[in-house]
Amino acid sequence: MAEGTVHVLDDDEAMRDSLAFLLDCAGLNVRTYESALVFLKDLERMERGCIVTDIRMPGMSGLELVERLKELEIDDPVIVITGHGDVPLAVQAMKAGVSDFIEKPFSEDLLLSAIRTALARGDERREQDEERKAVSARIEALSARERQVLDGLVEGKPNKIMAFDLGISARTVEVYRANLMTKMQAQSLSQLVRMTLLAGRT
Amino acid sequence: MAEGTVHVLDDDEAMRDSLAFLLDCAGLNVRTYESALVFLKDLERMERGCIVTDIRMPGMSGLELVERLKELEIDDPVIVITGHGDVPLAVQAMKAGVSDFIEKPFSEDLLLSAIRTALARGDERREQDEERKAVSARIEALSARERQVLDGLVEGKPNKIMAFDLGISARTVEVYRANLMTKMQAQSLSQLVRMTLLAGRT
DNA sequence: TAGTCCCTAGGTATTATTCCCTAGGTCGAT
DNA sequence: ATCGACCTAGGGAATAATACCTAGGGACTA
Repeated sequence: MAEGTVHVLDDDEAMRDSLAFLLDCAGLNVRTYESALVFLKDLERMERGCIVTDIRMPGMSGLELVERLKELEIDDPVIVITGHGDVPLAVQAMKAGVSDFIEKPFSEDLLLSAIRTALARGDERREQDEERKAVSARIEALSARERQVLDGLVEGKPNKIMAFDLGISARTVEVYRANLMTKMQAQSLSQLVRMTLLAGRT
Repeated sequence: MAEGTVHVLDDDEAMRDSLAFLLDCAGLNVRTYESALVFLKDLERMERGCIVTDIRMPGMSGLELVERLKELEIDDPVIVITGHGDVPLAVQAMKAGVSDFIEKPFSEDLLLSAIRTALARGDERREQDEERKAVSARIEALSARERQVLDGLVEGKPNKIMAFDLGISARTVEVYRANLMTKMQAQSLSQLVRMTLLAGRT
């Protein structure tokens, strides 16, 4: 019974197999990849979970992978394991936002607990993130005028002021405002403000 | 000319002096402390900035200090420097939220750049935080009823619904609502919602 | 060319909110 | 015992928002 999916990236087949065995025994759903590039190739259609990766790999390093995932807005937690780690590298990885950084050889319990923490964190983040992305998508779908009115609303401007600012009639502002509420699926001004803040529009 | 204050904590006097000299030359305002306990003692009346601390110190370790600062809601960035660092310790420190973790002997440039980053980050955080704390204080100053109405407003309820929920007249809700806006120094519902979200009330 | 989407805006009616006024009861502190 | 703060609530008037109706012009696409 799988309680989460762990994507294991390592160029060493023996290591992959041993990790896969360990994680499988722990009831985790495991997938292995021999390089970051192979992993990235079919990233789209794989289930979310967490990622366990070596740092030194041919083609793309673990840290480069982390950066690439950030660009792709995939924010599954990443656990780095490495045989050639030093303190500066660990610090750099942590600054890049990895969930954990573990040296080989590692204790099995340590890795498993790191994975469970990462999976839990990933679940939390995904929940927030789905909502955030849904709201962002709705904002993107707004017309230019609607977005201007949205901005005005969030700033607390009454319709009259927005009408003046935009050089249109108050009536027309009302139209955009109503459309806005529908498109954003907001039942109240409060919800609308909450949504926009959640979506990160200052 | 001081562009920021750096609090240096180290039990080794020679190290304190050399750090103080280095940072002073870099135009930074420096204060030194021989232990975390001495530092914490007059934390209240010292200016904010960033903290550079050793890990191994008698009385209280650098990581314990970080935890203590978290409890005290002092979130000045902390840079850890250590002569006895290993990867697990570095990872633990980064997880605890320290800004940087540097091994002795360190390059002066590395430390200075870490300090500048930390100071900048601290300034940003403080700005947000002051606002957040001001809003929280205003919320604390509200009466019980006013807070209930605030919650209702943030949830998007119209006055009538709140009146029903609270078992009072709509008129009375209006009174609380008006008081609320005054006490919270909000000019609009949007601002009010923004404030409460900023203050972290979900 | 017909359809669709966006921007525009008027009318009318209802409901919600805001601002002015009033005023009574309770509770704790000075 | 008086004062202040809180909770309560009514009337009246103005302003704002919402919900329904209408409709024309411009741009892009199938």
